[in-house]
Amino acid sequence: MPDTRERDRFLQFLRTRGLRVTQERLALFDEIFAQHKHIDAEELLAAMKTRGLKISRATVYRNLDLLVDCGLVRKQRLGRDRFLYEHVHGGQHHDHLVCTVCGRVVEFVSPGIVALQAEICRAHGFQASRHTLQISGLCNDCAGAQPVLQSVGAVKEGAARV
Amino acid sequence: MPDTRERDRFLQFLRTRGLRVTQERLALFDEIFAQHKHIDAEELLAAMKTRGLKISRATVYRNLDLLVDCGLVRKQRLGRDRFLYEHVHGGQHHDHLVCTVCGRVVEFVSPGIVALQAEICRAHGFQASRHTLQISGLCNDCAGAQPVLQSVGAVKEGAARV
DNA sequence: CTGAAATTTGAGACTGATTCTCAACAAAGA
DNA sequence: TCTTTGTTGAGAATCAGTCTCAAATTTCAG
Repeated sequence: MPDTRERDRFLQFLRTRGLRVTQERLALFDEIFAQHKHIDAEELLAAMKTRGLKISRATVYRNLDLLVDCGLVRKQRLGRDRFLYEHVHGGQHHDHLVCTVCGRVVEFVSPGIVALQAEICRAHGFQASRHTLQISGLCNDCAGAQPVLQSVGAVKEGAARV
Repeated sequence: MPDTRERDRFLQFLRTRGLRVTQERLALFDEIFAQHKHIDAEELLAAMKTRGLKISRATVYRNLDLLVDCGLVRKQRLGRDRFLYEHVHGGQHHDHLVCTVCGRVVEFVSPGIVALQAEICRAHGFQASRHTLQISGLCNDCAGAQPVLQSVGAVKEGAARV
């Protein structure tokens, strides 16, 4: 069980807040740490049902927010209408490239950008608590396959990768 | 009328697409170029009604998308649930600092970050069409006034600047 | 200027993600 | 084990944004 550290952190978080350690919370934790992609609440719910776990939609949403507060999960809109969740491992912050055709999400890390952001915050007397950088466009595959017709926003999100 | 250039561009856009120049489209154009802040569709609708203009919600949404396609308006979620729109003037791309307490939005420009983004795209064979960088945290005023208690997300968005 | 053809509009129904409500249930601790 | 109190589940509610379709408006040929 490689997620022991995170699991402990979650338990710690619950206790210090006087929250209860429920079956559902543990199951949700396990599920999202078993997933290695950006996933939305509905998919998460479905995945858990498939495994025979009983949990309701409301509980999934409620506890995802809890995991976000705890800092173990990141919640973002990556080009879609719904939120996508990803568990945070080591803690290295990364940003995203999102393909507007196939929906593929590529993560990247840029210390340079992080440094510049810090500088900007300093210049504006702004105390940053988080940031999101999202670059959307065409991924390698889709750029090759597509004609260069792209009227902005013409292609609706969420299509499967062709 | 300082927005003549943009207005012409819009008319041009409509004609080359075979779209009609309607009262509602012109009124919406005027309204959003009269606004000098990030504004959502509902506020825009209200502002127009206040001026005695008759226009429906559906039309506002439809034509905002048109203005976005035309490149004259930018549509983004800045920390809120709904989209905020801002008209694009000169064309210089900027990013945003968003205060999680008072909702204040500060714009900034960083050529350095833009350059790094381009580099990242090159490295990943990604053909970017747009990007959004949003830094959220506490603005100068709110950082001073707040106790350091901030449970993430405790303060709901949308409060006016106090 | 006039009428036909075709796009737009408006009112309200609809959608889909997310949140809320509240009675039944399950942790925690004495 | 019993009590207290936070949590869950089912479904209603919410809310931004979209869709439908008849009525209105724009275009343009005549």
